[in-house]
Amino acid sequence: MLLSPSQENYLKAIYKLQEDDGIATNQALAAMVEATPASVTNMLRKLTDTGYVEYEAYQGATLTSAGRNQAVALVRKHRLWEVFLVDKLQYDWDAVHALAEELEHIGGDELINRLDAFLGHPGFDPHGDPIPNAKGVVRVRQHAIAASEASVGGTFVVCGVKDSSSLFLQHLDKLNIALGKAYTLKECLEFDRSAVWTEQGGTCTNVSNEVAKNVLIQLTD
Amino acid sequence: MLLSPSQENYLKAIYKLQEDDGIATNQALAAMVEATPASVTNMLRKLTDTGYVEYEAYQGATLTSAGRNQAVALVRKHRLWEVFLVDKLQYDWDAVHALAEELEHIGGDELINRLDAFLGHPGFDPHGDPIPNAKGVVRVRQHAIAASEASVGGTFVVCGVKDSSSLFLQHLDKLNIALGKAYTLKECLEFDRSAVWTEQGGTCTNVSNEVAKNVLIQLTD
DNA sequence: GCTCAGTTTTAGCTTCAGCTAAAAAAATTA
DNA sequence: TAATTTTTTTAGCTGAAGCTAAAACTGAGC
Repeated sequence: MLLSPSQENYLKAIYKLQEDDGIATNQALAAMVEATPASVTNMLRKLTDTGYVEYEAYQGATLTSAGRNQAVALVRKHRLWEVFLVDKLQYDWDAVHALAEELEHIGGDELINRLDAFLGHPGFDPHGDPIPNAKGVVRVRQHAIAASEASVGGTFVVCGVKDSSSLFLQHLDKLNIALGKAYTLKECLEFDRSAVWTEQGGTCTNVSNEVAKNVLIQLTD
Repeated sequence: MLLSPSQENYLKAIYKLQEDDGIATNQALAAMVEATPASVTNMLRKLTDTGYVEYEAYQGATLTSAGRNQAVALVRKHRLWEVFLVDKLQYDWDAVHALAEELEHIGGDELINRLDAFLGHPGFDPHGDPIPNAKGVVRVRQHAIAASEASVGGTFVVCGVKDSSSLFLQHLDKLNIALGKAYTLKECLEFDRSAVWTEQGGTCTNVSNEVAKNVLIQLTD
């Protein structure tokens, strides 16, 4: 069965909500696909009929395995296009989401596998999110925690973000925080729970708790 | 005014028909966009209202300058994506049309100009068709004639095709004819108007008139 | 100038994906 | 438990973009 771009967006939204919250409610879906709850009900019926979604009135939606396959394939396409846009077309990491959202609906496996090969089979997208392989296997990011969980004196490398909004990413740019950078957590200020990170060179950055909660890190030794 | 993919396809179709036949009839348009003449009438009304097309009942359609700009921009996008697919993703030249047809509706000037730069500002697509520049200027192919117009003893380089269908391009592959190759027209056979082309190395190829009519060449001294 | 074949338009219908407003069900609070 | 709030569903509408069938127009041949 062939899916419309709109239907694909619903599958992706259900997938994300299931991953994050365990449950995809009507309202959350509506917010995510930018439609009304009534429209969501309609679409869920359709996707149930075509076998991608399991859905009982008032109970929220779940993906079937066919639906999950579709969703993972879409995530793969989205993230590979993001790599292309950043690595090859030199876009900033905060500017690629909307374009990838369009590009992910184009073509089939052939195109995306060729793109994957052209990009050198990247493991992660520009925001540090893992790229599912051609078989739909998503490598889980090892040992990643929110920077707000680090303890004073600890050293770590930035490996991802929880919030990929343009606003947040641009804020990180301003703080000069980027994927792959290594820091030591110098101190944690009681008053507003903000932290001081120091780079190898000695540069200090003051990081609010709000920011730290949305930065993913890996502790180093 | 923002155009839907469907509307963009109509503009492109009108543009091509105007270029080729001078006039875009309802029926020819219907064939090109794969819809009924009745549907074409509807769409032409809409495009007239939005200022991209000039149209009077029973008189056929013409692009306004705004419409022509859009159409040329689409041709540019289409051809640049074809270059990307062939040069970077190693697609065969007969397999890229349908994908480019989808990709050309994505994003705006920013994306396509970055793609253009990434590809090194190519002048021609994989079929030898010229790529309009960012300002919408289409470089006209100089001195290109159909191979069927060449005279015996003449030498030439293949520089394009009139028919970009997969069927025709695969046929050229089988004959080992490709863009940039140089030949001498050895002889022309009275009986079926087929020709014998010889390569520099001495290899001979028998080319039917039907094929020669659809291959574009430039004569070399 | 009339007739007729071909082309184009009109009228009315279909599907998709959305919408609003009201009804129904579920969850929360008193 | 009862009342109220929140969420979801139903019912019916809208706008794209297509369709068919019938009517209207155009132009070619006699």
